Amino acid sequence: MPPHQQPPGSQGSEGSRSRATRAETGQASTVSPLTVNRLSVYLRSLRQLREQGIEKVSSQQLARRFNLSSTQIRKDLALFGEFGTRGVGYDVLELAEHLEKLLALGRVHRLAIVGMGNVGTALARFPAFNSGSFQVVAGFDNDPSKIGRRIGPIVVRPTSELVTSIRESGAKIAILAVPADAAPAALDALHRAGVRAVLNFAPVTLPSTSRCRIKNVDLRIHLEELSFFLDHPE
Amino acid sequence: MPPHQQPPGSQGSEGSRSRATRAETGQASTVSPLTVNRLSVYLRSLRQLREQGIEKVSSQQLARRFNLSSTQIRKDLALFGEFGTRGVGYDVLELAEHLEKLLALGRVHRLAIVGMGNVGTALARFPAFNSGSFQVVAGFDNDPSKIGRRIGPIVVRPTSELVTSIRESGAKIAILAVPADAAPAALDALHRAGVRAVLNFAPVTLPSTSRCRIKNVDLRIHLEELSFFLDHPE
DNA sequence: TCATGTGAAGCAGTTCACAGCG
DNA sequence: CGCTGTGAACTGCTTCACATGA
Repeated sequence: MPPHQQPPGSQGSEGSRSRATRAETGQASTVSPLTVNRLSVYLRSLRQLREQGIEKVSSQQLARRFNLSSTQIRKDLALFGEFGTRGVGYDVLELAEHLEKLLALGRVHRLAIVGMGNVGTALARFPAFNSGSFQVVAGFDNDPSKIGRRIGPIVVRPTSELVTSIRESGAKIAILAVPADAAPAALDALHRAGVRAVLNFAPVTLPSTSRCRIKNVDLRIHLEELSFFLDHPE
Repeated sequence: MPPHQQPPGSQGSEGSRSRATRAETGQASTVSPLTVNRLSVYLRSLRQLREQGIEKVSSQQLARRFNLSSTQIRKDLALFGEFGTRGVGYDVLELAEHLEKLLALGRVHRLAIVGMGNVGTALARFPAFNSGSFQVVAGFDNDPSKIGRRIGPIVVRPTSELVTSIRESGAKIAILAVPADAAPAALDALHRAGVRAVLNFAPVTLPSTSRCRIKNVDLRIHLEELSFFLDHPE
């Protein structure tokens, strides 16, 4: 994944003998996005094991089953506490719950989508964005022919209503799926609407601020990466 | 996502200047995906400058304008040759062309999409996947109600025809947009169809091989990353 | 005994600082 | 002079190796 932004760092996190972990002291992020992404992968894997009725798993079993590194699993988890039992491994159900809590998936995050083109429309209907901890509650576009149309769980509203509508909805996460040249203005509106995190599909690298974290996802770049490695094999 | 891959390779490309660079010596990839992704970003930026009629640019101007690091731009480019003029900077048009060549964007890559659900459908219609160097030429699904339907540039075909159809089309890149449990079988079929690169949207981490490079993109994980940092600010 | 949790080592990616050249 | 290109320093991520404890 291409990490376009870097996380800020401030706190030293010495791993000392006591039970004082990051989670318990209340101190937050010297945690890198890479680690956080892996936590999601671990959770995804544990959910699969849970569905299969598997109750215990060691880091090595997880690693083999899901193409991961057992050391890295343990190191990543160690940032947040001690979740395993020596000589045994991890309790699948319990660790999954810990990860859900860590990733703040215990509550519902309302999502607003800006730009109801191909991508915006697909994401409005996308199950992963409309289940569990996520729920699409608003969608915006400038195109008059789209206003008022029902797409997935929402009815498209004009961008002029974006700020007030998002304020009312309480959505703190937005998906930005507008053309590149419209992105800066849209982002500015999202700031004013109180949005704190943005998943940006517009082909521009928008900078994170302390007030609003941005994750840039450019699908064309992914294709170009594959194109490069096709011509520069191995 | 653990990127383990590094071995050498061979690629011939005529050099342009004095010193022996990777491109000239014929050796290929010790190049990291991170670097390649940045090349795409540089190209995207240069195209924007080109449209504005700007002819020369220094690494520092690029960096300021597009939130990049000037040193990193120079280091990244240095892997492939010497494209700038000391005391001046880079020729926008020329550098863009070099990057297009490096990223193998000088020819059309035909794409096959497996799974015409929300994501597959959106990508079939997605401009970035149907312009310039990319072109969607086939789409597959198991759902009988979808077979025969025209979506964007393609007509949906049954998955049973996947191998022969992709072979005929000559597509070497596939987009995998099926449910997680269907992904392994679909990938196997893609291997048999001669596909060399896969953009995987299924929520499983599929491993790359030397025969077929895989780029895993899990949109839910992106959301979960934002969710985490929402609750663990700064 | 077995697998976790963790300092220490190793490696990759980024930034610094400046030599070299137009 | 200014900007590129680049060894050297640095930061941070990953892997190793083993002490620790159920």
